[in-house]
Amino acid sequence: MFTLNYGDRRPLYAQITEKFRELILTGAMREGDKFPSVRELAASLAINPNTIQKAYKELENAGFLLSIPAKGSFVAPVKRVPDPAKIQELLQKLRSLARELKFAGAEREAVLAEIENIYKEENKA
Amino acid sequence: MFTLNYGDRRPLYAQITEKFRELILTGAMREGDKFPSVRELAASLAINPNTIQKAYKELENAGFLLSIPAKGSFVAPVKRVPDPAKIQELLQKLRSLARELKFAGAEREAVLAEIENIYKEENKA
Amino acid sequence: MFTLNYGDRRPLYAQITEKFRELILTGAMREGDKFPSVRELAASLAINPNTIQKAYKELENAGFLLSIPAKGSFVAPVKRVPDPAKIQELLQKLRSLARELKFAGAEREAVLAEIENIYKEENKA
Amino acid sequence: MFTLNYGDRRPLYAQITEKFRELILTGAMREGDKFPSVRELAASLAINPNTIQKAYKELENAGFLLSIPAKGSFVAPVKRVPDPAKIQELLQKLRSLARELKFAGAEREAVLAEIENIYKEENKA
DNA sequence: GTGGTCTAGACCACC
DNA sequence: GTGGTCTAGACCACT
Repeated sequence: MFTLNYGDRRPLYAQITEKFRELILTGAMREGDKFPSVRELAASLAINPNTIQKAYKELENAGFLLSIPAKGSFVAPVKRVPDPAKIQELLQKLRSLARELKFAGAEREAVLAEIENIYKEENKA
Repeated sequence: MFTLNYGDRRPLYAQITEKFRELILTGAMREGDKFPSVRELAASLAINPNTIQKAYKELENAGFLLSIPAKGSFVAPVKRVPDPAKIQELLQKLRSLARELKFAGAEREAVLAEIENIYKEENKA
Repeated sequence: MFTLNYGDRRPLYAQITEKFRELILTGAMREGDKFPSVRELAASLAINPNTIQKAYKELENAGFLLSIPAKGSFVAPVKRVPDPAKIQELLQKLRSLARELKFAGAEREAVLAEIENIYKEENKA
Repeated sequence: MFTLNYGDRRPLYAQITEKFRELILTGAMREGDKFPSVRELAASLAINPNTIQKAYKELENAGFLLSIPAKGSFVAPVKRVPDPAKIQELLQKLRSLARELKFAGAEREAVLAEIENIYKEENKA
């Protein structure tokens, strides 16, 4: 399904959380889709099931995952609420990132194109 | 000079490293400028000098700082080599961030404008 | 595993860094091999764990070590990129060293033979 | 005459010592040649005369410099005594350096050529 | 006074 | 048990 990056500083569960977040945000997983079972995913990533459990718990808290006992875990209905405070925080990160890109030698046009692409993505059926 | 955020999950030395990185990338500090001395900054931030030392060492490894024992620490001459691998890594982060922004409800134009602004910044005298 | 030289003017952590660097460059340690744990090596060398930490951090920055919290430290996948600037720097050192050897009375053939030997070394399985 | 490298980890006096050592070993300075005066060199390098003093003292101890009060400092007669122990030590360094060169991607032939060049150098009148 | 090294010891998150 | 962070405090070499 995806692979873990051990070079990444972040804990494994955080990486897993983020991967699913992305799958949902990009529309690859949609409302009602089933998450892989904890044991299944643990086996496939060759890590401890506890770690998956923790990731799923986080996703549930963040409102992306809906756990139905004896059934499994499913993608929760997305509720897209504009959040100005969050936007400001993200824009701050964006500025840092843009400066890093500029420093690393990335072309202005290439960077802008990436943004355009994201906004062109359809993530609803 | 700046303040530490103890709520932040990142280590103190990483916060310090990042602050100086930004000061340099934004052009607020330039080649040859003197960093505060290890002890001075430690006192001003009310933390242990070793922590500053660690931050400075990281900056030095990253090529932003040149430390001269018995003299002080200075902004190193920048050698800006386009680094395709680094750019790809950063673009990956950019895509994630852009999706988050889109999800949080940020306007496409606002996001693009931020990028434009960064690329308009002058970091030369 | 190896011993420290307290007479040496270089810091302990630098000696440790260098030892591992050599083990890797000579092929004695290979990609994926496990480094001794921080505490273990500290005990075995009778020094403070922090010093080992520092050495490992340097190796990690240099791309030789990959440390995975709660797992251990491993020889990182080697990415061998020819680096002209580095080569020039090393050749400069080589010239100095060769002059010293000549001055000390080393035979030209003996010196050349050492180089040949290194280039004959296999560091692949 | 030469320039100091503040990026170099070694103390300034050690760099100065080494520079003169090289000038003598390469034959650029020969027996009886006069060293620049302490104050003169200090001014030209923009550093403290004490630092030059220390460097000269080291050169004197190593037998490269002969200080004649009220006259100045001169290149001492070189006494080239083959020193097997020293040679072994240097060869050890040579091996490390050769491995680094190999790793950095230097060609075997280029490395050998450097050695040949040194041995072709004339350093006596 | 400057950067740098090292120790001892505590504490944390992760697996 | 693993790596990682931080403190407190000592000591060193260099300028």
